[in-house]
This record gives sequence, C-alpha cells and structure tokens, in this order.
Amino acid sequence: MRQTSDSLPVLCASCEARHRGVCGALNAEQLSELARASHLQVIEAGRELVGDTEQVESYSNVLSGVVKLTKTLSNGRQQIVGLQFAPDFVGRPFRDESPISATAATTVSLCSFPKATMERMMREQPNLENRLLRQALDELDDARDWMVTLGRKTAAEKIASFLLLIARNIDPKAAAADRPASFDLPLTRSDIADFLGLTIETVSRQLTKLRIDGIIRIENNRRVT
Amino acid sequence: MRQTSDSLPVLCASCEARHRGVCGALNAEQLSELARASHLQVIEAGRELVGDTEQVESYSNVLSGVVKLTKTLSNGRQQIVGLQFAPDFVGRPFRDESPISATAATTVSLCSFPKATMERMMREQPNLENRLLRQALDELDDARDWMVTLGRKTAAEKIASFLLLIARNIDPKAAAADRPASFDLPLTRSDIADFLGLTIETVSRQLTKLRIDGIIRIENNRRVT
DNA sequence: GCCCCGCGTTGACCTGCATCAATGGCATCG
DNA sequence: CGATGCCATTGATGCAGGTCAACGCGGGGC
Repeated sequence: MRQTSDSLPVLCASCEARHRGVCGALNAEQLSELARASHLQVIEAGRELVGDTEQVESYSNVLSGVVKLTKTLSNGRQQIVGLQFAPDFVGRPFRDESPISATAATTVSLCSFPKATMERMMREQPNLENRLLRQALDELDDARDWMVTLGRKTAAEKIASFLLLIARNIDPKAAAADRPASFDLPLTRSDIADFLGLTIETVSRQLTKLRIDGIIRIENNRRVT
Repeated sequence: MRQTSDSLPVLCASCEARHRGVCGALNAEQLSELARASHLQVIEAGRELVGDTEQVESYSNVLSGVVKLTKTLSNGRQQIVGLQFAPDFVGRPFRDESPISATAATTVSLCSFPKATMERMMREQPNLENRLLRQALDELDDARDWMVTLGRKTAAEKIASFLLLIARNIDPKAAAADRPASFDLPLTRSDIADFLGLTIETVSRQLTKLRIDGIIRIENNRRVT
C-alpha cells in the first residue's frame, strides 16, 4: 500500500520506530489511528516509566535515551536485566503486571499509547505480531548473551563486554568500521554495577585500570576506545 | 472449528504439545498436515539436537526429557542459558544459525518437522505466531529471572533457586501444594555448575550442606525437599 | 576377576572480588 | 559561600568460591 507523504502523521514523519521499530508493520491508516491515540513524553533520568499507576496500561516506543529494566531482590540487591535503546518497544504484552520495573537511565523521550489500542491492532494486523515476535527473540538472544557474561566472565571481561555493548548501540557506525568509538556512558557506576553483577568499587577499579593501560580515555564520565 | 476424534492424527492424540504447546494454535487440517511432515525421534543424554547438520533445518517440540541450551566461550567456559521441558518448542525462527547449541540433558523424545513447513504455517495462521510470541516472552521472563540469580545471588541461593526451578517443572502438582517434592535431577553436577555459573566442587559442597542441614535428602542423585 | 573411566565428594590452599572506610569533585541550595 | 548530598575514586582487609589434588564408587569391557 502506497501512501502520499501528507497522509503520514507528523508525529511519525521523522520517527525511527516508523521504520526499524514496531510501527513499521502498520499501514498508513493504522499508523494514523495509533498516532491519534498516542502521546509524546519526556522522562528525566532516574524516574520510573511503568508501575507508577497511570502508565501501567500503556506501551511505548523509545525515541531517544536509554531505559533500564531492573529486578530487585527482597534485601535490596538489584540486577539490571535489560537496556532498551531507540527504537525499542517497552511493555509486556499478555500479562498485566510485569515483575520488572522500567526506569529512565538517561533523559528519555517516549511515544506512548494505550494497551488496548495496541492489542486490538495486533489482532487486526498479523505483521505487528510478527514484529513483536522478532523483537522478543532478539531480546531473548541478548538476555542469553548476557547470562554468559554474568555467569562465566571475570570483572575485567564484564566491563569490556559492557563497553562494547554500549558502543555498538550508541555509535554503531564507528563500531562497524571498528575504529575508536566515543560516547557518553548512559549509566552511572552504580547502574553499571547492577548490570554486571559487580560492586561500584570493582567497576571503578576496572575502569581506571583500562584507563591506565591506555585502552580507553575518560573525561568526566565520557570516553574513547 | 470442530473436529471428530478420528480426524486427529494418531501422533498427536496423546501429545501434550497439542494442547499446551504450539500445536494448540492449529486447526485439524493444519495439524494433520504438520503431522504428516513430522517425525518422532529419541535422543539419548549428551547428544546434540541442532547443529549436527541434518537438524539445522528443523524445529521440534519436546515430548519428554530435558533439553539444555548452552553457549561456549573460546577458552572452554560454558554457560547453560536455558532448559526446555515438555511441551516446549525448540528452534530459532527467523535466523539461520543460532549461536546456541541444544543438547539432550536426559534421554529426550522429540517431534520434529521441517522449518519450511512451520514457517509457511506461520504465515497462514496468525494464531501460531501468537503462540510463539507468548512462549518467547515467557522464555524472556525466565532468562531475566535467571540473570538475577546469576548476578546477585550467593552459591547457596543459586542452588536453592535451581532446585525450586526443577521441582516446579518436574513435579508441578507437589510444588503447587507446596509440600515436599521428590524427583530425579535431570542434570549432572557439571551441568548444574554450568547453569549456575559455579564450579562442580561448589555445587557438590552446597548440596552436601543442604543434606547435612536436613533440608533435602539424596539417594544416588535423587532427592526430596 | 581386574582395569578403566566418568562422575561425585572432600580437603587444603589461594585469589578475585566484596566489604568497610575515608576522601575529593561537583552541583544544588539556602 | 559554606553546607549538604551524590557520585566516583582509592586503600585496607576478609571471605566466598575457585583451583588443585586425592580418593571412592559404580558400570562396562575383556
């Protein structure tokens, strides 16, 4: 189905999710319907996305920034179980409450829409389900990769894997050309520790070690491979 | 769509996957078509399922036994990233080679069918895709739970989580009634170690500790909560 | 019968990372 | 501009779990 450019909702015109994200599965008509039901929002670092009542009933696309998905143990121990970058989709279909909480790691902008609308469209448009399946399978692959990192790597290897992961997601062009990537770390030391199953101190020590060995450079909390 | 009992392929009549597994999404006609293309096989403990050439092109349902999904690091370190019990589905849609190898942890019986058939049916029958999406999301939840275990728990807690996981999967009725469950461990100490990110020795020590403390009983490699 | 081999257990020792504690930079605020 | 609080760094110390090594048990082959 072709569409003229003016039938495209302005909201979506420059949106990454329109192509690489879940919205790519929709036709022009569905897209504008979804756009009508959706709204943009900006969340500053540290605030929770879902779980704070008015958001439980919605799904979102990440437009910019990084969202961390965390699980907390009774005694306060925390583990980050996933990071979502643009244009990923946030929200758990087919289950009312997810045992996972989603928090903005950086300032995040979101395109959110009601669960009900999304679920109706899933029924009408199998392509959408296909997209979601693909993303779920990709996330599953990521999660399993990370299990190897958590279970079988040393602190130094964990830090290295983490830096690579971020580099690939923030600065894909440089990573592909495999020359020095440079970016701001989207996570605090404490987030990194929670992601890697380490303590803040160990993260800090490993980073200074990499810096002293000349592998990376750090200014403030920013760096270069 | 109703169906008379004799239209049901004999293969599927007593199959768990017919109800709880992916085949539940198919109608009678599709089911018999898939049954015609599929074949049963029995794999003894330790053998690989996928990756050994003739299997790469197929998907399978687990009918009995336990399949372990492993990833291996260059230096031989291994991590089990998932366990599949009946009536789970094994195989990675939309990707030719998965970086994961699937091995029988116990003797396993499988119902296997060609990728091509399955993928055609996915296009014809959106319900099937929906089932797969649900399973993928459930596996994602499991994987993320496990990340917490790997990243943030002590050896003793890891062993406990593992025993619970197995109890829930092997003997769900006893686990639900939350009274002592009893079962054969489907994994060797070395598998358990690979699953938990520990060494064989630590696994063994923690198990004997639980035994001495009277939490579990062990005969051979079988036990009671 | 004996030997071998894979699996599990147990002990002695060592080390990588956690823990505890002190300090410094930087931002926000009254 | 000192006070407060958060984040990061660095050092000193301890311990959980890894490493190395020895041994026992059961099963299969011959």
